[in-house]
Amino acid sequence: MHERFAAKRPATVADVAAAANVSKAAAARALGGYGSVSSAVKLKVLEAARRLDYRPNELARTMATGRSGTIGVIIGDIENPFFGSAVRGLSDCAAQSGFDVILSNSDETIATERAAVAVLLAKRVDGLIVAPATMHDKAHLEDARAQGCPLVLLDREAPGLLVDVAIVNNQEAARDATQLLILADHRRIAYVTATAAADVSYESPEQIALATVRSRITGFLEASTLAGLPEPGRYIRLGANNTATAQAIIADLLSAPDRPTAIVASDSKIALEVFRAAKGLGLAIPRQLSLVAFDDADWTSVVSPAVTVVAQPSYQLGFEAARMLIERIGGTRTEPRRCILATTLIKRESTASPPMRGDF
Amino acid sequence: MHERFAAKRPATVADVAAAANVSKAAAARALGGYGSVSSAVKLKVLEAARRLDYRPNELARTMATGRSGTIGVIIGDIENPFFGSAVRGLSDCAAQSGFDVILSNSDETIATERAAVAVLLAKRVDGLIVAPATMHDKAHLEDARAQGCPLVLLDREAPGLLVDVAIVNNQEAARDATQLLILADHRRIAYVTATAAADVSYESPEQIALATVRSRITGFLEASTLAGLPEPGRYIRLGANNTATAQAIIADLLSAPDRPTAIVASDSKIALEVFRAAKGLGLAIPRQLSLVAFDDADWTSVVSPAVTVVAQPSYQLGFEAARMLIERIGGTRTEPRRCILATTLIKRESTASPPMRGDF
DNA sequence: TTGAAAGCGCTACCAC
DNA sequence: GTGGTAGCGCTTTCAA
Repeated sequence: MHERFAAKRPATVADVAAAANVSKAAAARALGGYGSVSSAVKLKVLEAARRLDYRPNELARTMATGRSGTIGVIIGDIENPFFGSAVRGLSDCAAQSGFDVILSNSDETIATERAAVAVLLAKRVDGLIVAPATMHDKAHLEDARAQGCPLVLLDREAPGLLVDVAIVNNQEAARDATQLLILADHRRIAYVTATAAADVSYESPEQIALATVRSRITGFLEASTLAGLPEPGRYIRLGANNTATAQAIIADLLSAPDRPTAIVASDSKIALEVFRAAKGLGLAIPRQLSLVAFDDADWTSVVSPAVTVVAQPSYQLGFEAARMLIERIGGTRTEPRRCILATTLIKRESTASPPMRGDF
Repeated sequence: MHERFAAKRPATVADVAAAANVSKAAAARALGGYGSVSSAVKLKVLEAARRLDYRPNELARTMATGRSGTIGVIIGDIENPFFGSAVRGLSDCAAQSGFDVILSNSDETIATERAAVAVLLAKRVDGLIVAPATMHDKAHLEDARAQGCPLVLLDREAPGLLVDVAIVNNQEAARDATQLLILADHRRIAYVTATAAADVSYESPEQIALATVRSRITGFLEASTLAGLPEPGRYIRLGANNTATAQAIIADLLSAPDRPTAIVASDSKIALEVFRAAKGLGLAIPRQLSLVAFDDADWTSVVSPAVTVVAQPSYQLGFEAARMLIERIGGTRTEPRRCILATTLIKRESTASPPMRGDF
């Protein structure tokens, strides 16, 4: 351990050039693999580089070229399996094209999201993938574009923002899921979702700032209305953002006298709490309570009964978002595209007809 | 939409200086908040900056100062909930100190890991957090340090690498879990783990390149040997890296005539497959098969029976790793530290005594 | 307090 | 094919 000054100054192009007895420009060309160099020079330079353990400084390269080889990603929460998988997808796609990913959590908070955009822009990422926390506040996204930074929206649209998006058809997915329940004769169907909301009860679409949530509720209401269900919005519950509030909301819902006979859970975490609550209250699924959940979380196919789910192609969503972004970075200036991936309604064992027919 | 050239060149310090009628140096000082500037100048500069929508270029700043405000993170797979949570923890900690996180997946592959280190070093990250894919190949980690880049190991040690680590005591955790089973009179206990291996059967510790896996197997064997179990290694199965192989391994294990009466699953994904297999084979848990799993995945407490688990503090692991790293970046040159966090054995319903006593 | 100028490490342009 | 040189946008001496 006598190497107290282990951290010696890394070798630069200039060092290599000197060691190889060529000009800086020649060395740079040999090292960077551009322009033209005689093979003799190239050999000398590469040899010197190896000897000096030369590593290019990406930063300097970025400053000179304007390209960083990095894409910035802003999502709500990496702990959410949906985003975990989406990030994996976009990382894989980015890696294939030689891009790195710099990741930020917005905590579904607009202030944090705004700050993250600023930082990533300052770091001169080549492009941005964002799952916006709200569809309203989009000035920061607009000026990313204004600064010439390509942008792709992931999972969530922001109406009026003319950029590429990778999404699913949430309205249709929610409608189909609800219809499955309606076809089984359910007439009291609840919809439980996480989303920032002043109150847990539902008033109107304007109340909802998250594009996905709004679309799903629209789909849910569409199916309900079509089937002539009375007051279709009365069983919609917002704000199930964490375990505790989700539990409270579900308990409240299930202990009411005219409790719903079926629940649509807007994500797997909520579904888990429905499962737990049903167990606790002694309600048998699906005999006394039907359940359909968004996201095909790994556990849903293993529990008894296995949960009927709306599977979302989260990995592909991320992958496609990255693909579109990288294409943009490549320079193609075309119309904004909407990549809409299909969801799959996987029928399993958690849905059946309600216990008492002719209830009304 | 007449702004076809929306992407106009962003304002620089020079632009601001010109607009404010001061020198570049003065503007830079006002903007960067260092050195000394008269409040008159400061005001003019800040006003001009606002008018021109000036945003500092972090890259240029990094080139000049040598600090990037970014830490690089290399993990096996962000889709793994354990890492998802760890990344969340380290992101949160990093954000608190104003650092950004640039994330790479190694796919548990040494070549990819090596490449990732090179890239992150080239991007001049201020420090590195790595969950090394193997304890053997550590040259790339060593020369990160040699280049003066602080390094912290996450979840997995690499013997001989004298750097900070944030880990749990896997050996102890596995020993305790195994002993729980032994105390319940199990004598045929299997250990199923994911890890790169030529063969699924276990020969010796040297075969295992992943620090965590090796420690856990050591703990498992320790408890087994202590209890005088015959051939304690015979039910160890390696290579359960994905759903398909995990299923095959478990099916093989459970359909043998002298099948184990208990299984220790090395992660929640494997536990899920054990659950699935037991269901498929008609084996009742815990009556006919006991199960203990590493990682307190959300579903483990909801299924019937609820799964006994070794809970790992994954979020904290990430958080502490980042904390130590940032301290290092701060400059404190001290001895390498080992941050060892406690696991918790959570007893639930998936463990009981084996069906037939006096079996041997 | 202020301004001029020298880098940071690389690319890219332009003569030779 | 090769070498000089002017930037990229910022920080940081150093004199004034």
